[in-house]
Amino acid sequence: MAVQLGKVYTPKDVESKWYKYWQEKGYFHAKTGMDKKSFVIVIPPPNVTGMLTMGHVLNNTIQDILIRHARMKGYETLWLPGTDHAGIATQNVVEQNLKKEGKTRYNYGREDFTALVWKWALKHKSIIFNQLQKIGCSFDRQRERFTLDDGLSYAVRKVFVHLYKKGLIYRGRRIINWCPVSRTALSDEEVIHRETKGNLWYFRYPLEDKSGYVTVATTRPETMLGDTGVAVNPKDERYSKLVGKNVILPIQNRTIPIIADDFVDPEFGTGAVKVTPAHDPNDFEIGRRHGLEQINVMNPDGTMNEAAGSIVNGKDRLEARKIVVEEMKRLILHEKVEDYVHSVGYSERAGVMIEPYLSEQWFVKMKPLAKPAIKVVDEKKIKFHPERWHKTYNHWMTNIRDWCISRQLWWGHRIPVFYCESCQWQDALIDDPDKCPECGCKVYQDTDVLDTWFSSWLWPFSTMGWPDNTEDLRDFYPTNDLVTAPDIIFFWVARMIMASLEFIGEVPFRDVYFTGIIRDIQGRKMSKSLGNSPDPLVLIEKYGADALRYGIMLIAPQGQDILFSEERLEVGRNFMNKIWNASRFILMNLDDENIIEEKFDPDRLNLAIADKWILSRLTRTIHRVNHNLNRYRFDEVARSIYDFVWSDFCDWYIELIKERLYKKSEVEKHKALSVAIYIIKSFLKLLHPYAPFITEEIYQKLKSKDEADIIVSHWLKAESRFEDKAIDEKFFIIQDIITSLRTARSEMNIPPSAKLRLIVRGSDEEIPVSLLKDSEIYAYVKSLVRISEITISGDAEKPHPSSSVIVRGTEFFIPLEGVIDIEAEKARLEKEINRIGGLQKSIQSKLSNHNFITRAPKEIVAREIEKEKFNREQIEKLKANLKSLLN
RNA sequence: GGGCGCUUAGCUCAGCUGGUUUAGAGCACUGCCCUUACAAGGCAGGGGUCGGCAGUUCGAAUCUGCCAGCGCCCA
Repeated sequence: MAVQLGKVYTPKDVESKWYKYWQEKGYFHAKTGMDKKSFVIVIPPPNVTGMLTMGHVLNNTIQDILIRHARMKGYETLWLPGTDHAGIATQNVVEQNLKKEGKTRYNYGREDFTALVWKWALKHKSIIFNQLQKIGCSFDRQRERFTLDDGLSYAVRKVFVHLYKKGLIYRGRRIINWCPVSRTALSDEEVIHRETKGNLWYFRYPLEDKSGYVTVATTRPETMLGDTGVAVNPKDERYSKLVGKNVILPIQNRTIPIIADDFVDPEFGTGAVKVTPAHDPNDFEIGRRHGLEQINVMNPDGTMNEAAGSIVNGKDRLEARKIVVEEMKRLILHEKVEDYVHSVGYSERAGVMIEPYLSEQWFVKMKPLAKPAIKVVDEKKIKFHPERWHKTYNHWMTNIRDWCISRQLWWGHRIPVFYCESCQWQDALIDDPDKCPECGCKVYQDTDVLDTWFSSWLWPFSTMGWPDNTEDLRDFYPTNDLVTAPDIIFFWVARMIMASLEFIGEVPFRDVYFTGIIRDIQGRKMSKSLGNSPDPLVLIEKYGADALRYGIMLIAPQGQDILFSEERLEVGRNFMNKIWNASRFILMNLDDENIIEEKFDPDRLNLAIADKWILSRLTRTIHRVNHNLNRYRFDEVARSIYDFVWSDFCDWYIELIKERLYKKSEVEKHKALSVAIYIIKSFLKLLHPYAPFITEEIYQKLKSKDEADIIVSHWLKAESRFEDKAIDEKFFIIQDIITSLRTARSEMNIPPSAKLRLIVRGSDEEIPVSLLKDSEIYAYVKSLVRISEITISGDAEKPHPSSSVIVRGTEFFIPLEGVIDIEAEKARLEKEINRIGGLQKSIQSKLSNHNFITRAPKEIVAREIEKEKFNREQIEKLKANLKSLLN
């Protein structure tokens, strides 16, 4: 009759089964037009570049927790999944693969190459979804989106045209960040600055009038070939006489002016700087102010061009650097070189040094968009968790710079700007034009594509069908929560807020939860090259998806980076196994399956103390879980459940009811099982968002026929009728008695199997005595301490020899004829006297402090006085026992 | 240079509005136990004075200031 379960939980058997079941039941699918309130999360779309990382596991587990919790709370839930085409990254991966065959994208041409990337993207999309489903993500795949889908592409185009017409998108010749490997412009956010060891070269530029020279310092000698001026600070007296004169640029033999500009820092180098307007953003500005020429000396691939002169033409920039230095030495214009640590920009994707590069690109004016976006966060219409990210956000938003959105790539949304082949006409259009509306000539489209984030910033609403006025938008927008890593706060979060306000007029989400970044146990970022990034699927294979999810949530403190190591998942696995076995134990004892069909009604059962206590503890746990879920403290939630299940339920409750299950009446057994099943079902519900599979598996065995599957069962409210402070207090003392006696046994080296007698000396007014007069509590102590019989009396003689224990003023004696180790007992008692003596010391120092007595609240003082008295009596008793031991 | 965060047991972290905390958990460690749910387990134990200094307070791991170390972001 009783249900049999395996001794060890094996996740593999159950995970795929339940995922499929839930899908078939349609639980993941959100319906429009429902009366219920909705709860919506839109997934941060993983890139279709490769596989999932531990960061994705963390991120998507949190989203699934939020979604499952909301679903159980009765919301119409939508978790909208999808993927991102990830322009540079994906094109890069495919190009790297071509490189292995000795080919480049140019061998294929735009169309064929893009087809190759599509193939790659589709393949990885399916890998990614397979992985996410293995984790248990309960998202609505009927609504799956990809940033290059027709609808989303249309939204991109619509937005571009809108901003273009509004004058917020413009084309400009500017210094941008250029990646010579991907041969494209990048936005400021895609450049990572790293302290890099380099050199500072000092070069002499001879004055035109041959009266001497000016020494300039530079970290990038090769750029001197494009110098069109030398600048000094106008307040710098050292150079005031030189301003207005010219120098001869060495190697190039070009005459360039010495100018004065406030930007120059007199402290840097010699106080005179070379100005290269085409290769440095600051120099660009200086050059503009003084009308200096802009000479581009570099090709898009990072080699030097003709303008750089014959000695370096065609050579790579770093090779050119060496040549320039040698040449300056040869010309005896090289003054000195110093070691120099400076900040160098690297491409986020390709990892190579970027070049500040003058070119024509498309930009978005950000200031007007930023203003309302700052406001909504300031006004808490969007809340960040942890809150401190608000500051980071504000700082970036108030200093926002224009966004370079054009990319010289093939993979992505093509810029919808058209130019006339013969006249000056150009325009951004929703629909492709046949001919120039001005002159009727042929038109062509801009060849560049848009920054990936130009589609991602629309993600929350473009995925719901915007710009059409869809049912999804009506029912599910704005969304509720966004879960993301903080490293894309500027790339993505900030821009989504701006986009949503601009195009929809509402915030895109209300709460943003920033996860930590997963590192290895040594604190290093996970990366492919270090090989410290585990494959989530391997971990699932080894530990189970539930253990992975639960384990990672347990070690993920809010707002802190997460140090991950595989061993830390063992906690999760062990916990799942513990739950499995506790449930298994109850099921093993369940010979009357009617209990499962009965409604749990505590009012009609005459509950035992242990029953009331575990229900009270459960209530406390529900409180904690709900409280901590509300404030996004996912680690705390995991911990609360863990403590309740392991410490309260398994260590105490199950142990206490064993007696009732084995020996007592059918009524008692039935009652204990009813409570146990109720408790298990309750904590399974609490745990379900964290560990969906095992909880459904066990719940199915414990639920009545007319109860819903756990995934759609009702979330728990803390029921105040179960809260029982008096029982909690009582039980705390019972635990104290049992633990103290066990400690004495253990320290006396009494074999765990030995059954002992127990003599209790104390009056009825003493709490432990009054408790033990209760036959139920009497039985608990007997069974958990392994006592054969208990004698209670106010004037009981202490048996000799015996071990003595004092709990709450009551003395407990364990007769130990023949077994006692006098020395061990003596040491025990002395240790205890010392411990309490220590407590006394700190209490007495408080009490002897007049200020404490007069200024501290009365209750606090009273409590201290009581503690002091209690401890004093305790010590007296211990000393008496110690003395009698020595006699 | 500006901003943010962290520093509590050997390791990884809790400790919410300062007082039942001479500070908790997991892992690791020690002893006993394969006791019919679980050795991925049970019972018991050892171990930290809360980065440093100063201050506020009757009372500080908790609040304030300064300093140091580490990390991240921005320039």
